[in-house]
Amino acid sequence: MNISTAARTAGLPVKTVRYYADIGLVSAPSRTEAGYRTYDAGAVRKLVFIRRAREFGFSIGECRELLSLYEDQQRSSADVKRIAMKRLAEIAEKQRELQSLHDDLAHLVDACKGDDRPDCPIIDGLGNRHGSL
Amino acid sequence: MNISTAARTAGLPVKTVRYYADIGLVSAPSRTEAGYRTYDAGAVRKLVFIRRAREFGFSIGECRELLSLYEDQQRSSADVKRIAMKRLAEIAEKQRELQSLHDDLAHLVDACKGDDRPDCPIIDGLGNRHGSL
DNA sequence: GTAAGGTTTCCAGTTACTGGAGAGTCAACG
DNA sequence: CGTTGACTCTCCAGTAACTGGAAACCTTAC
Repeated sequence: MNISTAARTAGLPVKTVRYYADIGLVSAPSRTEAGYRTYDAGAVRKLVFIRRAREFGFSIGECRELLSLYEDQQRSSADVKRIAMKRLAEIAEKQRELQSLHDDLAHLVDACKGDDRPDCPIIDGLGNRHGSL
Repeated sequence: MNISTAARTAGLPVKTVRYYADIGLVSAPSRTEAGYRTYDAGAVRKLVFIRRAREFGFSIGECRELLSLYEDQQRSSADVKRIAMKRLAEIAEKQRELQSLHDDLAHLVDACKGDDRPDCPIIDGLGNRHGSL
């Protein structure tokens, strides 16, 4: 599989896939005789995992740590578990915040009539003590 | 309320709060005689809203649009609703992806025994067709 | 009144990409 | 077999969104 197929499958831009190998976040892919990078399903799975982690605010350094959970054969299970638990707690917190953001916008959508009149109840309520903004 | 109190309340660094006013994402705060920025509860609510939106991948430009939903009195309700609905769909998608990330890590945690032995089932399973990575 | 800590502006640096130039490669069509 | 169009390569510069640090000013508390 060449880089554009891998990138499309993983949901990342080609540039970003190259970049992740450049900085050593993923291992350098094998090359064809002509120098083209080649990817297999395992490499793509890693890219998908990284994409999701990045989308939720984990830094490249944190992604490196997450990947090491899988890749470092020397790391003990207890160590793996401890780090993963910490990340799980962070994800749960992100889920709560995402829900708040969702609720704020849903409130806006529900309260607005959706017709062409410019008086939106949310806009009116802006600035009072119950405002979601 | 001075800038450090506002920043702490909103959950943002002081530098970032200044930056958001510099680029016009929020309006320039009033100043004391000495030139210190002063913030009220309304300004802090906007900062919280921006922080949450930023944490979930909305760009500064998109935050600007979201804020305009509240601030632009000329915008029709239908317009408000259309934009907010689009964002809600994006948030729902983000929630699904976050769940996948959560599941991947939970799987790792569950399958590992958590003792000191270095044989982690997830690491063993890396690369097979069911792998979450 | 002076020391500690908060605030100001300004400017440079960082992270994580992202775009573009210029050149090589590949697959297909005529 | 030639060539056209899409894909890939490297390299380097640019962008988005902060982030750190210097030098100077302000405020509060002893």
